[in-house]
Amino acid sequence: MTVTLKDVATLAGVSVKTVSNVVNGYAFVKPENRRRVEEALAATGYRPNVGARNLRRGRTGFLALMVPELSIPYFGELAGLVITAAQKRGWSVLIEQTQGTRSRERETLSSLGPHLVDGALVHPEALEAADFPSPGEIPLVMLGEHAVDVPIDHVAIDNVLAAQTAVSHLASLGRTRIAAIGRNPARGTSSQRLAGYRTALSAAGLSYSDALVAPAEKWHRSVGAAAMRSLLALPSPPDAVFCFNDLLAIGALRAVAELGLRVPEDVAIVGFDNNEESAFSLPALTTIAPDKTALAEAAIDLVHRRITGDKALPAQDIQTPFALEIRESTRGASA
Amino acid sequence: MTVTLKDVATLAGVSVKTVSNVVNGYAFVKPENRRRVEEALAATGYRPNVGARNLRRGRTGFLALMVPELSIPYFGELAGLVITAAQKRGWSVLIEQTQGTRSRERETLSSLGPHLVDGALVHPEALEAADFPSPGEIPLVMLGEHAVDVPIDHVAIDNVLAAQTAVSHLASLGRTRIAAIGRNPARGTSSQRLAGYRTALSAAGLSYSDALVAPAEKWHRSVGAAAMRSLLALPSPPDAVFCFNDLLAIGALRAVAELGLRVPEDVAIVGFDNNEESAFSLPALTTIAPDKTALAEAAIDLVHRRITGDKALPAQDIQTPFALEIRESTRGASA
DNA sequence: GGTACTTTTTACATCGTTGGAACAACGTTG
DNA sequence: CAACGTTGTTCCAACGATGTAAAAAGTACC
Repeated sequence: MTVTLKDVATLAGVSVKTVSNVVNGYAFVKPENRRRVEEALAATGYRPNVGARNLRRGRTGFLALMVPELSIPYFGELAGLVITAAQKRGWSVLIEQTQGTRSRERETLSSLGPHLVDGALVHPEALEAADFPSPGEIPLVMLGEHAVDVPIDHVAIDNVLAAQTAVSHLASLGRTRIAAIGRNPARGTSSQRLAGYRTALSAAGLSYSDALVAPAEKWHRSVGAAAMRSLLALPSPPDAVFCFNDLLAIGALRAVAELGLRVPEDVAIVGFDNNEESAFSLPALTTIAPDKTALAEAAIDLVHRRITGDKALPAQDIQTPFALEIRESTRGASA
Repeated sequence: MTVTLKDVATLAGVSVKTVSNVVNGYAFVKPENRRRVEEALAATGYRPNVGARNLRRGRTGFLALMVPELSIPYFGELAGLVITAAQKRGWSVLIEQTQGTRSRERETLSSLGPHLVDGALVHPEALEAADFPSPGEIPLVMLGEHAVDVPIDHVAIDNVLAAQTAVSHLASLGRTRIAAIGRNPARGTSSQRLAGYRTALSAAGLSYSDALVAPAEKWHRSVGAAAMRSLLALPSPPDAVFCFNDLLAIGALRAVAELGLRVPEDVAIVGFDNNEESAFSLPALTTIAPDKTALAEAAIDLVHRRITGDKALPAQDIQTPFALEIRESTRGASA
């Protein structure tokens, strides 16, 4: 039932290649023939067989995007932006979910043959340097996390500086017992945000205490709530908390409310990611807002550059901007 | 650099076809040869060229999923589940975003050639019957919305019944001025939920009033907040609101809080979709919880059945289960 | 050893497309 | 008008895999 170049060629009375030339915008086709081919194309409703074309061209027209889970708002938002940015360049995006486990991440990475996709954007959570494929495979761009010592393109915000900005904001409000939620030694992001936290503390003349840093294996809302409960149960509980992402912060908000305390009067809270929902929580969440659009576009840009040319370019490390979005959870409700 | 069947064949000292046979699990291969081929496969790290294989087989191994926007939590969650379900059947999923506009939906639908994907799951928002491609194209399964008079497979919950359940719940709490947010004549989902709303009202002996039904073009949080504000400004404001999705409800919660009123004491609120965030809002949101996993799996099941065989099967209409999830926004906080 | 049958392997064509070379038609130029 | 460059078209091979059918190798039986 499907129409091929051959069918179009027969109808137009020219060779297959001439039709191919018209389809691909080759300049030297007699106007008369071009017209007839175009008519035949329209009449038959021809659509190129992408698979065959790519087999011939050695390109697939697909990019892979590897993320932990689409149901996590940050990744849902990011994936949406990546798809939009990729589409502008003529790519379709294939999404792979890893649940953030190292084994699934490795598996996914190694399954990305050069035949399946032209390149991949990966947002690792647990990968280690050794897991990366030998260079020379398909172009890879890492998002958000920096696995050390891997010479691979990388796009992210400055996590350390962003965390520092968030915590400095809390200190500037006069808070002195500033806690953190989200420690997880297995995740590079966690270490970076922790580093920023410590820097900001010492810059503000506050001392660091292990007791105020709550671990969180998964950065989910329920984990944030549990962590907050245990922080509030301390002999001298915190008067501010920096959560390593918005989900943890949303959970923390709930834990505070359940104990009958107020945000920000009793505890000020800052999140990280600026999920859409965070502008509508009660109170609305102060948070670090990475420029996700810039992130997505920079990543697509990089992978595009790798694929078309510059194979030899040394690995890039691009930082995209962020901003501190101050809302009710630290500022208080505006009258 | 990439390894083809030919390379493996040379190494193993057999023909290309024998290697192909081993790869595809053909029964009649001498154990000795099978062993040698398997060794060669392992040694070379052979990976089939998906494009070539599919060109030959006439299948692509891809499914398309068309949704309005991944950044909307419901679609992020759904997409995640669809990808997982598809993966179990060996499909990769390509995501297309339409922003919910009719033009982008039509465009997307018509670009889904049979060469690009084996089938598609579409979640239309604005499409009309006329926009659907002639049957005989690729298998299509519609999610969530029922464009009338199109003989296409369809999976959704019973929207009318679900809405009715939600509103009956409000009535059972003794609320008498029950409003609704989300009217949008262009969207089938809206009409269905409105129908359920009206049914429940009359079942409870309550009268319907146009003034209590707030329109909402986009079902986003900010729209819900605005709609709620205008409802609360009525001469006799509602004591309960049924929002057509959770985002509207989250917005409504905020509007109520900003006016210094309490949920559920002053206004009880019910949402629809059971987004993950809704279990953590303050107060937590009572909502209709569709079984999204069942939805995703039923859809994949259907498209799978269409692709492998049953072309002639009449269009299916499958209803997946839902439940009313009662939380603080109607029940009140548990002591 | 020959026949008939089964198992195993191979050669070849093919999927739909595009790159390259060969070829044809054309107008220009000397 | 022969030689030439430019334009336009066609033919053929190739991308990497698999289906088909035929060839080759075994096996069983008389």
